[in-house]
Amino acid sequence: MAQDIIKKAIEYCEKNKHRLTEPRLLVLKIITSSKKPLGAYEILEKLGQKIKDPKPPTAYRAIEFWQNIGFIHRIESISAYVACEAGHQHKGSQFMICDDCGDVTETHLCHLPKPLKDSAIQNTFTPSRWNFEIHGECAKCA
Amino acid sequence: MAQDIIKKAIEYCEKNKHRLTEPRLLVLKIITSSKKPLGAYEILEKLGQKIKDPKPPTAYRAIEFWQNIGFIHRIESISAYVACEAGHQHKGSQFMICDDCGDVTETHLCHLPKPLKDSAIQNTFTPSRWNFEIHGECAKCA
DNA sequence: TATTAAATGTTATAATATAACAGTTTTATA
DNA sequence: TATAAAACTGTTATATTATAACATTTAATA
Repeated sequence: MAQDIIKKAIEYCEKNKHRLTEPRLLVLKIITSSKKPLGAYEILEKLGQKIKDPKPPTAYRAIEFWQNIGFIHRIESISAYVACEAGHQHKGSQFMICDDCGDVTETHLCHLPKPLKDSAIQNTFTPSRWNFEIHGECAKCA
Repeated sequence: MAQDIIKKAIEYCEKNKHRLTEPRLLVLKIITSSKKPLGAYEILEKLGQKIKDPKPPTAYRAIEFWQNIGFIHRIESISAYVACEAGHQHKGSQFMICDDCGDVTETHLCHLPKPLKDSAIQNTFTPSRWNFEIHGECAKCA
């Protein structure tokens, strides 16, 4: 699973002439191999197990890089980052976040749900990207 | 408009035996009278024009108070706060945020859109609250 | 009025994120 | 292939957002 994403990322970089540097690769590996969303400083700490004394910008730059091309998402309501399970580029992300155990499930809606789209159109607003975050309780914790 | 919200807030506090203290009232007034979402430290600064040298917890506590009872929302993707236009308590908020001018429009969907609800049910996840944030370009800026 | 609960004031600090600039590596091009 | 330009990293410093902890005050209620 994590391997698939890495593979796609390598292909993506080759195809689009982006550099797959060491901090980038390590950060992607760290995020894809985590079961839970990681905070930037958790990522930074894990990065420190691979390279010597990395500083915040090193982590943030790599995070931003992958985020821009859709390989990872930021879950705004918890300031944390996850790999995109879909492994494809899309404009929006949708998460269900269990407030008990912290588990996050990404669902794959590649288009805005109709009522939201309709209200956007009514307001003549042109959506470019979106994030939907649903908090609650997962099946295991219920 | 801002007055209506204040009025409702006063009623709400009386009815539910919450104290309508000075920092709470001032913070609500600050947020309701702003056309744009305000950051916590912007709120704090404006609060400083009314009371002497307030500290961050004073602003954050008032923000949290109103947020808990649904009078204001936090827009996660920009770390900013707005008054709830609906003036009613609801579990979710939906915003369209113009990345050009910073204008925010709240739309009033009181229920989860069906595709999202369906995928929540499939995953046997029980939603308690949600935030949908759509970034893009508003009519004025287009 | 004594007791408790709710809220505030204050100090300090935690957690998250970015600006700025020097240096390096890669790529493109003369 | 030398050179310039672009992309990226390393590093220092600092900005921004948020909360912990504890003393004090205010209001409700026994």
